[in-house]
Amino acid sequence: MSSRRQYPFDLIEPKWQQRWEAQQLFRAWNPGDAIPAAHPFAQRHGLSGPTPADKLPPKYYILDMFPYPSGAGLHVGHPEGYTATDILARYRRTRGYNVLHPMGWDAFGLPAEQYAIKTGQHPRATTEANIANFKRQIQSLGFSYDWSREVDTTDPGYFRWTQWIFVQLYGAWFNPRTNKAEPISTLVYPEGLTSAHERRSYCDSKRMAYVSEAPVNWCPELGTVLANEEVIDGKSEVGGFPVVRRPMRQWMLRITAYAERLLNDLDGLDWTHSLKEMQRNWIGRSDGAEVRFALVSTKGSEPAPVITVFTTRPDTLFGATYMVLSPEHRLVDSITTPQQREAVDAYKNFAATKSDLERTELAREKSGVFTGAFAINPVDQKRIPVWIADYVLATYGTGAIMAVPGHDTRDLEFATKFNLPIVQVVRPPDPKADWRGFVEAGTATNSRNAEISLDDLPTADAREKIIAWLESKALGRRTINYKLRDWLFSRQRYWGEPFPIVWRSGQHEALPDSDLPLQPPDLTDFKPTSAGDPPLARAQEWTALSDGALRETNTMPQWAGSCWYYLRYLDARNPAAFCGREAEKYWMGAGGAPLNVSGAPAKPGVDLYVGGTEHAVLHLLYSRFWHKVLFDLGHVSTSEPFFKLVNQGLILGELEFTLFSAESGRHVTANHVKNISEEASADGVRLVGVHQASGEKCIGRRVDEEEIEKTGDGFVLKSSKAIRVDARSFKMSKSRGNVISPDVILAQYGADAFRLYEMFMGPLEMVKPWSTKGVDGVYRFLGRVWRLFIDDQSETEFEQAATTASAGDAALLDRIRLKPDVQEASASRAQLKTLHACIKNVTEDLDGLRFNTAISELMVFVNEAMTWPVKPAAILREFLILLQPFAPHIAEELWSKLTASTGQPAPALAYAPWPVLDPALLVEDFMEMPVQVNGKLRDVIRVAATATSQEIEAAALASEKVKADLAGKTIRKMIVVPKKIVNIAAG
RNA sequence: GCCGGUGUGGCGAAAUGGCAGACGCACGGGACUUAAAAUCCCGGGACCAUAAAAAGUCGUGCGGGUUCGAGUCCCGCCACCGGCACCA
Repeated sequence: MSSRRQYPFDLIEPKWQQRWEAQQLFRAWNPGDAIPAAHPFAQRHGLSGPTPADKLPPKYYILDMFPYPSGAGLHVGHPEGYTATDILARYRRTRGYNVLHPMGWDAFGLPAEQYAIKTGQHPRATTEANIANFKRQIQSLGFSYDWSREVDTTDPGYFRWTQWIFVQLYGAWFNPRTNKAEPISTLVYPEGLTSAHERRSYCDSKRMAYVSEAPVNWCPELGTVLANEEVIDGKSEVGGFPVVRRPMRQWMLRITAYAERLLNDLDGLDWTHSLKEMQRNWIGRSDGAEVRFALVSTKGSEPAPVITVFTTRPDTLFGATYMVLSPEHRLVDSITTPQQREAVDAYKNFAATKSDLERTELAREKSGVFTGAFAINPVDQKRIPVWIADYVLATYGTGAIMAVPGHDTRDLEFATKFNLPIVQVVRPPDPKADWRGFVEAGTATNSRNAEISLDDLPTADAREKIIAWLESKALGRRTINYKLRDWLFSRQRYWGEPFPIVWRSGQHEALPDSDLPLQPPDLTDFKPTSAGDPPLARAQEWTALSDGALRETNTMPQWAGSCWYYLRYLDARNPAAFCGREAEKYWMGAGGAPLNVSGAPAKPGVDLYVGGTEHAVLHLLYSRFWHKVLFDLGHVSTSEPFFKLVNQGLILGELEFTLFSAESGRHVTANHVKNISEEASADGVRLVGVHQASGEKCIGRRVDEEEIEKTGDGFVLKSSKAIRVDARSFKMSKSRGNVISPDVILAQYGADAFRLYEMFMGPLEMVKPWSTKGVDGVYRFLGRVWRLFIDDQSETEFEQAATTASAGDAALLDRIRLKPDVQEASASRAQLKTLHACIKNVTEDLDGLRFNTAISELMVFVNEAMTWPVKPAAILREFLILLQPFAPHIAEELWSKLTASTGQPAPALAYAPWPVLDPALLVEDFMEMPVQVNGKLRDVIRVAATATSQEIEAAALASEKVKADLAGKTIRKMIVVPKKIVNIAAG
């Protein structure tokens, strides 16, 4: 760890942050805004006063996922994404765009409420304090956010519009014919629906926001219900508490109506493959068929009921040897025979009382009972038994399946356990393979009746043929199912948006717009009531209206506010609309005048959205859904909000070495320890595992790097080289004690070094371990930049003055002078080449989001420039423009010194035009070409850049080393790739 | 189990099918210094060889393949990370 300070970042950084703030340097301008003529943006673009959209330069909207302001403050993962976006925002400003780069707070949420329950402190107070701390930390990093657009989801001026959007959802239905949401007034009622009551029920059942009485995920510890997406392995995503199924009256949002569009529109998005796959998996489209199975009638002449199943493998219908209904299926009671009644009731009871957690734990062992009923397989008229089992889910498909144990893993398990028949209807392509449990595509077999034969057809063709047959006989139809469920939108919490809904005589209605925002009541006790009602029910004067109506006491989930915040930024202080039309069109459409400098024109939507993978399904799916509804209803002009999205990789803690010991105390080599996992212990968290051979439990202990050395492909103890240690980095967590606070790094290295290190670690989207030592490298680089410009004599004087003067006096910086090597001298060809190589590489790397290599190119330039006896000022100025996006504070300080020395007025660095590459300067007179023989390097020859292939060949063959290698061989082939390589194939 | 991603020096990493290891960390040597820190310069994949070098051989998780040439493309494995998980 370097102890001597490289340069006075502690004075420079606050100085420039204050100036940027005072000048409103990073204000983004909306169409119609009066831009002050003195503002650097106005000067750069020759604007002043009110400016219409078509006179503004093209927009560039670069968005961070706004944080939840937790009590713990920022961790190093947040600024990773923020730094990347800030670099690009600054870069785009220098490229001439009108850049929108905002920040805000996703501030509703459970922790503040739980803290309130514990301490009695109002969540508002906690939230404000946390926001203040987050804002201080974020601002200390010198990000170029337009703070005039800051949003806070808990601000009534914000959630007024969250509530307004809910009212839009409430007032809309999904028209399957137009495949879009429409005002509820366009709803078409079925014929014969005449009574007002029936019409009302029908209408309510079609709304995009509707009330459901379905079983929900109830978390007793949290005292609230959770969305499916918030339940992981039967436990709450927040806190890891058990979740049970329980029927409750809840608000739901009809996201399933958009399943197809949410799926299809992924194709047009510039997102990573894996992120799209996650969304596709979550939506979970399955193509298949519904098939109708008639039951064998037990009651004489009464028409037998029909059970409809969903299957993705209708081609295996001949192999269906039994059926299974979910225990909750509506026909279970009516089909159960008296002999089986007791067993069925017992099983239903058993299934109903199981929590999701128990269900997951028991998932491996199949269970179920026979109902006593039989159905007829429509293809061969065979009687097959009907069972119930909890491996069939009530909420997917039709809640019933045809079981094909020959070709479905779960059905096979079940059939084996209960001795049900297993028949083959698919031949695997490999004749030696076992057909039992073969679930992939093969060839149909044993699949014929008097009317149809699938035999010898490939699976795909068999499927088509049987579907057509089923449809022709009205025994089934082609259909599609989705895993996606409607979005459970109610929470029994205090710290969230109240629903703009009142209940009158048991019927709900939306509040008029004039009643928004609906503020939550002030409470002192934030727990649910003793009757189990949500905390809002405690405020009786708030819930009970004078006319006898009652307010809805649920609140919206945390995702509500984050579903649309990117739209509020566009027009954050608009009191009359969630977002003005002009602003929306400019920023989300392809707004602005064409760019007259080089650079791409504006694209629709958010140009770049950066954030963590933890939001891959929840936030991003919900946001897309709301956006599409707003689009359908004519409130926004694009069908998707985020056209390009990048996930930053997690930053892990420092590398740790773990030595394992068996319970007997002897050390165990790490590669013999299996099932390594984390376990809580007295002093935090430790690794434990099981010894491969003996089965003993092995306990990990952290060991110091000093005790370790590298051998072969692993690390071993120095003291005992047969003992391997485990080496890995862990996710930062409080319990592990490996959290790095940005504040500590900032105090020691400054914001510029911190920003640089976060980007230099590796590619943005990769998982990377933190290394504080690594910060030294970029910090030293900034020191070299400083010494490239600064006279050390004057800096010594400054240091002396700084120790005696009152600390933190930025005026002292004026004593620091440029070094005499920096001159208004003309640059040599070699110097220009160094600069332009840097321009080329940095520009290309920024366009490709390769920040790590962009920084290394800046280092290459500085390493070279340090050797120049005279440093031409013009070259250094261009270099500072390249440096500014990455390390803005030091760049501004040096820019001000460099431009002051000319006596000329200089443009503001943040808006100075990005250097233009002159490719002619990179052209070489000579080139070095490697010469290979049979792919092995033998020599490097130097030839004129203009040399022909023949000349290069001749030069290669003239090489002594090549000649020596070719001795005794005959040349079979010669490959000359101009400017690249020569390869001689010889034998 | 299914889907996706990633495997390159002691470490973080770089390389439109064309000289593997740019740039940095850590390390070793040197200069400066009374000394240290800081700074500046030099070194560096492994093996073999040697007083030192040159030359040579091997080398991008493993095994095959395509190609004049493969870290990069194709086929088959393995490991790690992430997501989903009785979704019929």
